[in-house]
Amino acid sequence: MPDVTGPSDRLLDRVLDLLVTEGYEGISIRRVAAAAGVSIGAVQHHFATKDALLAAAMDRVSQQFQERLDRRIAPGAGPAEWLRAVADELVSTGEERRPASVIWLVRMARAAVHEPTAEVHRREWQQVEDLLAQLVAAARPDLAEQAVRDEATVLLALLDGLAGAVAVEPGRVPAERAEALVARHLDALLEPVRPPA
Amino acid sequence: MPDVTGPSDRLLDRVLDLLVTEGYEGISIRRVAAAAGVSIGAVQHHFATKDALLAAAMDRVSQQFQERLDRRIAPGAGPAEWLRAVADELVSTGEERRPASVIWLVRMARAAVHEPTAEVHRREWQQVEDLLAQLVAAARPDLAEQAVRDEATVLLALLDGLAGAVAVEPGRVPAERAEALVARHLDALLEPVRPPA
Amino acid sequence: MPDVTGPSDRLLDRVLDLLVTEGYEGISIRRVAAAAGVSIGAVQHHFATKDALLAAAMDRVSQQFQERLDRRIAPGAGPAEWLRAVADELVSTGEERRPASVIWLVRMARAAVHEPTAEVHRREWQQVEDLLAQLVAAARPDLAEQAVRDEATVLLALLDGLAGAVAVEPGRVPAERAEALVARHLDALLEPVRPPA
Amino acid sequence: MPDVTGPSDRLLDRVLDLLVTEGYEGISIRRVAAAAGVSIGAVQHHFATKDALLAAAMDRVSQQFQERLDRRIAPGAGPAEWLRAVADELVSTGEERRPASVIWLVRMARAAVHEPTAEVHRREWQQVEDLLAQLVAAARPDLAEQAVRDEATVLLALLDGLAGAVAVEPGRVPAERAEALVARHLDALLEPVRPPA
DNA sequence: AATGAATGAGGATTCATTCAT
DNA sequence: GATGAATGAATCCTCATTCAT
Repeated sequence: MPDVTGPSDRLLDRVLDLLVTEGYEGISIRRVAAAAGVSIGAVQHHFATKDALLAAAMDRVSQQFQERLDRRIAPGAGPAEWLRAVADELVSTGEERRPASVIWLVRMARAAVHEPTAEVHRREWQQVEDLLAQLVAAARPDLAEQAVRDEATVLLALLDGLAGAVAVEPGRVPAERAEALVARHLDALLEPVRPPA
Repeated sequence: MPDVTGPSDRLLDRVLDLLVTEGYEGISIRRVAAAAGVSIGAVQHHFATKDALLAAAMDRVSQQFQERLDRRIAPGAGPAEWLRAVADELVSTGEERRPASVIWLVRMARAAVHEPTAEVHRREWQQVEDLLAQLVAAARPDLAEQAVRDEATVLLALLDGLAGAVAVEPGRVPAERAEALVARHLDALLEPVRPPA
Repeated sequence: MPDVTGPSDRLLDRVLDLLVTEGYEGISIRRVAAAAGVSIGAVQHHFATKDALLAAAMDRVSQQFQERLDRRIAPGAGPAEWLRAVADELVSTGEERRPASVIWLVRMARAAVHEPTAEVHRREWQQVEDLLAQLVAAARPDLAEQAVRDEATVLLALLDGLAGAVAVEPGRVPAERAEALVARHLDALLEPVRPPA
Repeated sequence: MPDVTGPSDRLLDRVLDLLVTEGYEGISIRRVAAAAGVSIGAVQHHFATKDALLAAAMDRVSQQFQERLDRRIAPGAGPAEWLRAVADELVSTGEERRPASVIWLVRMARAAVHEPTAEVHRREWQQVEDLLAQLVAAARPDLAEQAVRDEATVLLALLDGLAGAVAVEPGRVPAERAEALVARHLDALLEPVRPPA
């Protein structure tokens, strides 16, 4: 697969850079142009309005997230391994993955006050929960459908909460600790307490 | 005690209103002044800079949060009841409490890119975790210190994640469902599976 | 004579400080109040308007200048000594006297575009020229009235030019060099070349 | 050569107009825009910041001054004639040349409190003194190097002082009188008293 | 005598956008 | 496809001033 990314993608990556370092209010056509080393007009040639630029940036985040997820789901792995891989992707531990966490935080806050962003966010998060539910169901065939749903929802909320904490409060929740807590949670989920034989 | 709040508090409440409806980028001295029905100069007379205004607004959020927490912690209640009350306060279910959740989302996203906000957030969240740990320790004297810490961290992350989901994705996670999931989690935490006698 | 200076003089001195460090556009009621450690209202209590404040500051400069001049003119000294003393006062060499030079520069630029300031400046500079002419006449009784006037005007212009140069271009015109040049000029003026007997 | 000056030069000329009539504190983007009949944004399109605008205006003054000087220095003239021409240009007598003098006063006052302006001023004035010294050396080959320097420094200071006096105190120092005094000074410099044969 | 609240104008600057090239 | 000129609104902030206390 050729890694040919057009000039638009270059711009969008600069948008995401700014999003991570300055937050949503740090985005402006000027700054994006400056960060990309092109003229203001050039940016507007590719994205007619600022809203279009931001919408495209959000789409790019979704796409990158999906790609990372696909890459983690190795074919042939059992549901338990998949679950651990997906969970690991979601908490995004590791310094080099902080940008992803920050973008999620920014995007979620935006979704809370901007309906178009909220729609994208809802669609995506529903898909993630569906994936988690599917994996939980496969790993724990003993669970009823509602119990599976509950586990998926709780797991996603926990991962969200931990990812945010790691990004903003690395003192209270270091990345390794978040990983360990996730592992602990998944251990309990995947190998429930069994009454002694 | 009379509910007489100075003109400053009036302004701060308008800031929080705007924060909930427009997000962080919706805050401007102009809009705050307009929302409060005073002149721009009046706003700047009370808060010299926009940063000072926002910092004061964040402080007010913290203070209101603390007050709500104090009100929930009925004297004489056992640690289990306290824990449920605090957890309920944190997920902030109920339509009338959506503002609180949105403000937390906005503030957390801001903290991710603005160090002063991050400092306040960290201090506060550490206190909340400490409170949760204290209650867990009291309710589950059998747990070791590290286990207590882990439960507190996981619980806080879960509550954070659920609160955000309820605020942004009421379709996927309705308020009542979040409440039930929290209850389920606390049930498991407070009444652990016991091997049959 | 009691050195009791009222609170007004304290304020005016702060105005002059600001004038030296920030220039004319650096003066504002707020800054003066801050520099003096009093409230804005307090400043306005003493000086109703900003113009009044600046006018008073200009007056204070004139008064201080006059006092310094008076102190230099020792009774009993001959006209030549007086002349040298007055000239020295005017070029204001020495680091601790740079403020005086800067204030003169600022005031003169202001006079060029602000008639009220110009009037004060003209009155004062006329008096200085008169004083110089009087001293030249006493020191050089051989000179005709017009020649005395010319010498006084040239001397004052030279002193002005040197004072400004020392204040702004200490590299090109160090204070000692300005002093020497003034001395050279006065030497030529006071002891003109005489044909050999 | 056509006198086609870009829109930037048009703006700079309006800046200089304002500088002469209102002084440094009379300059504002708004006023410059109004004086030039363009929008505020247009001014800032050409000059990103107010400082850049003022710096460009100072450069324009320097350039115009240099051009006037070049025009005055007729090729083929002797050093004495050059000296008189340059001196005349510097005192800027004549009503139509008052603007130049006022701008120099304003610029010098600014230089006293604003280092970047001071640097430009120093460089320029050093060049002027160098030119004067060069001309004096050519006209008076009998003078030692130090004596030439002294004469140049004194001459420049005198011209500065007279130019300011003419601009601010036309009553005390009318333009014609300044001209005459300069001529007198140059006469003495160029044709020194010679001992009778 | 002094303070603090409040106002409204004006300060520079940033912004998204339109248009001609 | 890309650029630069230009605009007008909006940004935060500083300012001088008035008024009630």
